[in-house]
Amino acid sequence: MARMSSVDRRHEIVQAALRVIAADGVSGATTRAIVAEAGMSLASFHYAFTSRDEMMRELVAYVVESETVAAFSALRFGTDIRTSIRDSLTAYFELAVVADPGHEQVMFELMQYALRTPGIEHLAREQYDRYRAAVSGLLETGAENAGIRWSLPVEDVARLVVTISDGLTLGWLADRDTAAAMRVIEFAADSLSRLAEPAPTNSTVRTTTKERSA
Amino acid sequence: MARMSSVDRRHEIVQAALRVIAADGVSGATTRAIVAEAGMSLASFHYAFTSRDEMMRELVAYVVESETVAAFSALRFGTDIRTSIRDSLTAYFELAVVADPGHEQVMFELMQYALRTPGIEHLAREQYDRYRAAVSGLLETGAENAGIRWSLPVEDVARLVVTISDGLTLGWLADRDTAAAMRVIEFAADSLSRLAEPAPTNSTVRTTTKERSA
DNA sequence: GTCTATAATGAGATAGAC
DNA sequence: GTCTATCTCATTATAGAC
Repeated sequence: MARMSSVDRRHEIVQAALRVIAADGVSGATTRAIVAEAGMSLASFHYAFTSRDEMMRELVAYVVESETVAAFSALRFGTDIRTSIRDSLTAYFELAVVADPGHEQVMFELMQYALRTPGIEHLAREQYDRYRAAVSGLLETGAENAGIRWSLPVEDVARLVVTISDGLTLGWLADRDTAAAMRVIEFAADSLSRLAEPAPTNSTVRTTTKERSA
Repeated sequence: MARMSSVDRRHEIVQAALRVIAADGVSGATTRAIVAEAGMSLASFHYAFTSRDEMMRELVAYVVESETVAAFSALRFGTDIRTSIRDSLTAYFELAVVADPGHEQVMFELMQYALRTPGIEHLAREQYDRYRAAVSGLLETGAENAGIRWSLPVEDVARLVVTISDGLTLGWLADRDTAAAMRVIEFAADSLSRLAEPAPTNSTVRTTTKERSA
């Protein structure tokens, strides 16, 4: 086996561990299963990491770091905010959930692992903060394109979107009822679009009442 | 140790296992931890169950069987459907989530265990079917008391409620932000109450304009 | 029926040669 | 740096006395 830097080796191990977790769950990710997947010896594992726990902490941090809401951002927002929300949720659902159920299941398992593991509970919170921050950005872009503004703080709207996405995903993982999930998306699009209100036009001074930080 | 029937002993083991899982998670529920909690010997465990897997399957089935949405049904629905929804969600959130976070976490873990374990995947679906059935009953009672009817099939409304409850619970478990959760509940009450429409009075013929299938 | 004792397996981690 | 071989411990499960 070719020599490689410690950083690369650690990354290679984390990637192999993620593949094992996707296939067999967190409990199936034993050191032996991981090194078999990575094609290396058990000793190499313990050369790169002092313990399995250390590796798992790095894995969770890596996932939290790299997880983006890619499916959402693939969408271009149009002028109709309801359609934009519906299409974005549908894209998330079809691309991130239905097309790859294992991935979302792994996200939930890792969140619970983080909540259960002393010292990394904060990573569960960070995972959600990142989701919400990503969704907030999309909601602001969507509002701009549609010429509306949100009647609630955008962070609150983002939390609603993430709440619905989580519930939608869990429910579908349980019963795989895609048609029912689409009806949930229609309801969500109806409800969320009611939080939009016409934005002041550009010809008016928009920062009169609420100064914005540059 | 007093002798007891096999059924009682199995039940006692399952109860002890649930306590261990609440404290340490599914992975912490080793046979040793369980028998220590139950105050019996390892051999007694294997007299009652042939294997740990068999016990876990019975445990999941027991939870699915006995899980009710108790917090919801503690509520009496008033005449205002929005208030009823808000109070019910708040009661669920405060009584079942905040007051006992471990319980809901265990529910999620057991669902994932079921999804991962060959032969009991159907229990995850049953778990959700039971939630939705219980919520459906409450929604029908609430509609009757408020003099409204749901503009969607009540099963669809129930799915929406469960979707939001799941998302609400997961989000709170991650960041413990109770104030933000309450804002989600307000939004849910607004959105769900829009699915209510005035029920025909008993003196009018209710199927004149919109024929319903019996 | 319940116990003590132990077999059998698989886990994480380490020693030491190369 | 990487390997083989091994250690130590915890796990599930079973055997056999009472």
